[in-house]
Amino acid sequence: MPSSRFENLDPAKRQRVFDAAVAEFAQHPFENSSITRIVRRLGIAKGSMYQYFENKRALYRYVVTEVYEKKRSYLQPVLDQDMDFFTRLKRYYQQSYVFAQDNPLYHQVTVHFWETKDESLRRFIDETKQIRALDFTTMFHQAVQEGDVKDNIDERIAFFVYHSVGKELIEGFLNLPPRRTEDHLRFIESVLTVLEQGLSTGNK
Amino acid sequence: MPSSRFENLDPAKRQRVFDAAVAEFAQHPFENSSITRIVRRLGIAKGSMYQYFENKRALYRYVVTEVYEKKRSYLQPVLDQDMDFFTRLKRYYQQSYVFAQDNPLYHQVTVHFWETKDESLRRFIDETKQIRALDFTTMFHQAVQEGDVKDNIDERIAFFVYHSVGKELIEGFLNLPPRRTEDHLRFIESVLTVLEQGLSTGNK
DNA sequence: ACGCGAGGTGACTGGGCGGTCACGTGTTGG
DNA sequence: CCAACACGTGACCGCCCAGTCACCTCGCGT
Repeated sequence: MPSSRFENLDPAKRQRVFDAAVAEFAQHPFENSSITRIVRRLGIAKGSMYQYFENKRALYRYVVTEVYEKKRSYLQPVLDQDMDFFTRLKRYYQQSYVFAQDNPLYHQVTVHFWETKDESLRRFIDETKQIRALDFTTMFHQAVQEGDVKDNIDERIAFFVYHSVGKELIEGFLNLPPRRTEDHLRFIESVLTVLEQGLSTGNK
Repeated sequence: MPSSRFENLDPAKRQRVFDAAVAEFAQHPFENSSITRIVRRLGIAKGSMYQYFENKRALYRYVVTEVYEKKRSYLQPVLDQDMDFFTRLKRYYQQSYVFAQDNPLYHQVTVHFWETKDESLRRFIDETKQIRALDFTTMFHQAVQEGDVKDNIDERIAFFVYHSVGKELIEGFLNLPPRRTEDHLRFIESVLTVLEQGLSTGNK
C-alpha cells in the first residue's frame, strides 16, 4: 500500500514517519485523524506524505496492518504451544495485556480501530474480526472434543461471550487503575475463571 | 439545559427539532455530529438552534438525557419486581433489547454515547456509567446474601464480566442477523446462562 | 558543465464546521 | 398607531481539513 518512494526512504526517516502516524492514530480514531497534524509533528511537507501514501485511508490501513502484525507476534506462540483450552485463553489475554504494556501506542491504535465507522474501511475491519473469530473457533472445537467444555453449548454463544469480555479487557488496559502488572494479570485470570466456572452456586 | 425558548416552542415543532437531533446523534458520534446538518434537515436557520441550546454539547447532553430516561422506563420495572438474580439479569438485558427494537434511533444514540472521547463530556459519561454499575452492585450483593451466587467472587470481577457482555449484547442489537425477535431473546438468554453456569465440564 | 530525474515543498482550492449577530417580522398591549 | 418584545434568520468569521500541483533542489551520469 505504501509507494516505492516510502519503501526507499532512509530507514530512520521511514520509522519516524511511521511512528508519527501511529501516534496520530493512537490519539484519534480514523475519522478524526489528520494528515495535517502528522506532517506538522514531523516537520515535513504535506506533499511528501502524499508521495508515500495515496491518501489518508492507505496510510491508515498500512499502520493498522503493521500494528496487528506486531500483536500477532505476541499471540501466535500461545496458539502454537500445547495446553488445555482454559489455560490457553488465559495466556491469550494475558499476552494481549503484555502487548499493550510493551506498546501502548500500538495498543491504542487497535482499540480505536474497532470503533471505526468509516464505510470504506468496513470490509477491512470485518476481515480482521474474522481472523480473531477463527482463532477462537479452532480452540473451541478442540476443547469440546477433548471433553474440557460442555458439549451442549452453541459455539456462537461461547464465542460471543469470550469476544465481549476479551474486547472489554483489552480496552480496559487503557485506563488501568494504578496497580501493578501482577495484579492486572491476576484480574484477567479471575475474569476468565468466572467464564470457566460460572457464578452460580447451583443451589436454587 | 435547553433555553426557555425551546421549552415554549409549539410542541410539534419541539418534537421535530428533538427528533432531528436524535437522528443526527444516532448516525454520528458526538465528535462528528454537525449542527449544520441538523438545521439543514429541519429547514430552519442555524441561529434558531442556538436560541434553543447554548451550543452543540448542551444539545447533545439534552438528547442523551432524554434518551436514557426513556430507556430507564424499560428497565426500572425489572429492578422493582421481585425475582432471583439470574432471572433478573436475563430480563434486564431482554428489556434492553426490546427498547432497542422499539426505538432503534434512541438505541443508536446510546451506543455512540459510550464511545465518545470528548473531554468536556467525560464527567457526564462517567456519571452515567456509575448509575449502571450501581444497578448491578445492588443486585449482586443481594444475590450473594441469598446464596444464589458463589461468595468467593470479587464483586468487581463479576461486574466487569456482566458489563462487558451486556455492552456487547447491546451494541450487537444493531447488526442483528436476519432472525426473529424470539431468536434474539433466546440468544440473550443463552449468553447469560453461560455466565451463570460456566463453560467447563469440571473434568480435567 | 549541463540536463535530467527523483524527491521534497507549501501555497492553494474547495469544502465543512461551530458559533455570532445585525437585521427582519409579526404580535401585543397601551 | 406605534413602541416593545419575542422570535426567526442567514450571511459571515475564523478555523481546520484532504488533497493537488507547479515549482525547487540536488546529485549523478554524460
